[in-house]
Parts: sequence; structure tokens; C-alpha cells
Amino acid sequence: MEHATADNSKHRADSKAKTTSKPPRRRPEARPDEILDTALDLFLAQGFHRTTVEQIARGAKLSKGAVYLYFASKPDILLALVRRAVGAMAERAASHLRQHQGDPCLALRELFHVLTKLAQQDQSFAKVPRLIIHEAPSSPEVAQLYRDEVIAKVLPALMDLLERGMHAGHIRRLDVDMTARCVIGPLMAHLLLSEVFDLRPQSGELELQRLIDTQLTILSAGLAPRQEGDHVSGPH
Amino acid sequence: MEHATADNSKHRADSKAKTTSKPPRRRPEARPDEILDTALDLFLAQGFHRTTVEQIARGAKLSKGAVYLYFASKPDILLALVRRAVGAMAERAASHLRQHQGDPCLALRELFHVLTKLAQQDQSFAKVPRLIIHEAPSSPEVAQLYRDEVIAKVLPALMDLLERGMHAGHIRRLDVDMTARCVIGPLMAHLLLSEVFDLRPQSGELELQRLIDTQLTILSAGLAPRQEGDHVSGPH
DNA sequence: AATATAGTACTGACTGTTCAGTCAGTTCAA
DNA sequence: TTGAACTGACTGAACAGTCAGTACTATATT
Repeated sequence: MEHATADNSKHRADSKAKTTSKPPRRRPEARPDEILDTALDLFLAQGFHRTTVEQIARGAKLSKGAVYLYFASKPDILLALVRRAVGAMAERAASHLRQHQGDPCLALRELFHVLTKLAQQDQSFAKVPRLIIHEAPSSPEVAQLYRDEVIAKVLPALMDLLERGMHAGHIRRLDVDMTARCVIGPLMAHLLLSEVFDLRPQSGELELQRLIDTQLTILSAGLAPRQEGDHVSGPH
Repeated sequence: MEHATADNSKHRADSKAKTTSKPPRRRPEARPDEILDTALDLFLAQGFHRTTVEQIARGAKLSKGAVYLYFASKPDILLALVRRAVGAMAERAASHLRQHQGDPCLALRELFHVLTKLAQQDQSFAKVPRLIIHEAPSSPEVAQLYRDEVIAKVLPALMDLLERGMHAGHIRRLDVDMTARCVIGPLMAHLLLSEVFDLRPQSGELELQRLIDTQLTILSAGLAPRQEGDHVSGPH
């Protein structure tokens, strides 16, 4: 967010800065990010539809017209926002899953661990999933972007991991597609319940950590190769 | 959707229907449901924001003004829609969970079974969760309504079921709050992935059935009281 | 050093459109 | 002849997107 800036105002800059207390010129290259940062907060607070371009402009200390120098339309801002946050992250998660050898549960534990760390450190990193879950359902473009940039990369990697785990006998044979959905389901549901329906678990702190622990406990045992008389379910 | 109707057109009704082939008068009592049915389909096809009251009126063979004889505002239509579909159903599911004795996994299996049956039979029953997942995230009122009418009834019942199951030794002791989220998570995620992100599992048919089978298999083993060397996870 | 020229960054009043909601008036059965 | 059901043209407000014009800086010219 903070670029290292080459001061291109030459020798005149400091002389003037001393005499008049003129504030240093704002750097135009930073404008797009400033607009996006403001928009992210507004979209989260009020939703995309209830946020006007005028508000975004004011938040970024600009006039409405200036916003259109950097973005073609209001939906374009939303898309740029998702694009900025999403690309590299998904690639990293997918390759992490893909490279892992051995018990899939361990790979999942590591991945979850990294993600929660990131969410705690970087404020704006945690905001993006919230934005997506709020806007994707009513905005096909956002949904498609997120699907193509994130889910289409991570989900196959996860399924591949599970498939290999089944093949190597680390976990029991099950419908891979559905197992993947069972693995990520609780995280999604947690997000949905917390964000959309404002239903947080009773004891406040460490929600995410506790969810992940519980889920991993269930999965470790639930996915373990069958040992004795576990009643398994055929269709019907 | 079809009300049993007391025919209040008295004795003249049939005589007229015989002589003139005048189409039977449309019953005004049916108007609200007709409007809601039309609105449901339009909201699902285009989303709430992109649907105009004019379109709803036309679909229900009415003028725009007439819609406002039955509903106070456009958001009011959305709320009435959710309210109509949601009330009784949640109550039934919750009491089913509450009354069950014995292994919670069996209760879940029965519940899932009933729900899939219903979803297959009644078209409009299946539409409502889709509507809610699309509109709740951008409409606080819908989210609140759904939370109060459905989640606030079902989730505690589920947690209670799990609590009793843990107490009786049918399932292992875990964080009840989070276990509940792990139980319903896969269903929610499935809905989100299918509906919002348009990601359906590769082999088309019986998705829901296969998801539920997989999830129940994982849960049966995953929630079973620990038997031997299952590596359990403490925090960190 | 003073003045012209070019060009970028930005402003904010304005336009056009969309649409929720209204209401004076119409239709028609009873 | 009453009144419930309904019509559809209209109003007002909100807002995305535009554009003629301003401000300010950097470089070129005299």
C-alpha cells in the first residue's frame, strides 16, 4: 500500500517546503489503491448497492469525476477490489495442497494454520472474504471472478490431495467431490453464519481456531480408513 | 400454495358458469399468493434489485398499482415471501431434533432424508433456500428474519441434540457450538457452491443424496467416541 | 528571470434514466 | 348505486456517468 517514492520535485521542493508549509503533493499513482481501500470499507459497511460513487470519492478525498479517471464504472471498482485481493493468494494455497505428500489431514491443518495467521495479521486480508460473501450472491460478475480465480484453483487441488490420500490409504475411499465439500463446508458455513446472519458462537474468542480444531478432529477420525464396525451408509 | 377455498360465490356461481362461457372471476383472496409466486420466480431469475415491481405486476396479470393494494413496498414482498415459506418448516425440523432419543447421527439421517424428499416433491420448497442465499447477504432484513425464524430455532435444537448425544456417550465430547457448525456446514457450502458460484460436482445426478451420504459417513466415524490411537488436536 | 506552452490531475454542476410509490379515475359484480 | 378491485399515467428522488472548465506543475522560449 505504501510505495517507496522517488521524490521527483527536484531541488525546488525542499526550499518551498521550508518557507511555505505547503503539504507535500499527493502521489497520483496511489489513487487507485486509495479508492479501492475506501470502497472496500464502504461496501462492507453498507453493501455495494447502498454505496454511492460520490461517497467513495469523498472518502478518498476526491471528486466523483476523478474516480472515473481510474475506474470505468461502479461495478468495475468492485471487480478490481476482488481481483486485487485474490489472485496470488489462491495460487499459493493451491500449490501448497498440490505439493503435499502423505496424510491429507496434515496438509489441511497447515493450510488452515497459515490462513488464520494471515487473517489475524493483515486487516484487509480478512475483509475480502466478507465482501465476497456479501456481494457475490447478487453480483454474477463477482461470483464468476471469484469462481475462476479462487475456487477453480483451490477446489481441484483439494480434490487431488484427497484422491492421493485415498490412493495411498491415508484416508478411506469416498466420493471425492463430496468429501471436498465436506472439508471446506464448515469454514464456509461459519463465515455465512457469522457474517450474514450475525450468529456468533457463545464464547467469543478464538472462534476460528476452535472451529478448525473441531473440524480437524472430526475429519481425522471420520476420514480414517475404516477400522471395525462403523456403520457405513449406502444410498437410500 | 393451493389453498383449500371456501367458494363464496353462492348459488349464482354455477348457473352463470353454464350459460355464458364467461371465465370464472378471479378470486381476489388468491392475489397475495399469486404475487408472491411470481415474485419468487423473478427474484430467483434476476435477483431482487434487478426486478421491478412492474414486472411482478405483469407476471401476476395485474397493474403496478394493484400490487400496492396487497403489499406496502417492494422489500415487503421479499419479506412476505420468506415468511410464507419458512415458519412451519423450521418448527417441525427443530421439534424433530428435540424429540429424538439415542444416537444423534440417526436423527440427522432421518432429518436429511425428510428434507431431500420434500425438496424433490415440492418445487417451490426447494426455491426458498436459493432465494435466501442470494438475497440475505445484501438484505439485512431478510437475514434477520431468516435468523429469527429458522436458524434461531434449528441451531439450538441441533446443539441440544449433540449435547445429549455427548452426555449419553453416543458421540465424543467436542465443542458443541463448533460441532453444530461442522454438521450443517457441508450442506450450506454445497448450496453456496452450486447456487452462487455455479460449481456443480462432476457427475450430475443425486448430488444432494451423495453429499448427505458422504457427510453422514464422515460424521458417524468422526463423532464416534474415540476408540484407540486417533490423533486428536489441541490448540496451536 | 520572465513569459509562453503543454499537459496532467482534478472539479462539480449537469444530464438522462430508472423506478418505487401515488392517486384520480374506471370497471363491474352484487 | 355502492364499493371493492383494479388501472396506468404521473411524480419525485436517487444516482451513475459526463464534460466543460479550473488549478497547478513542468518544460520550452525569449
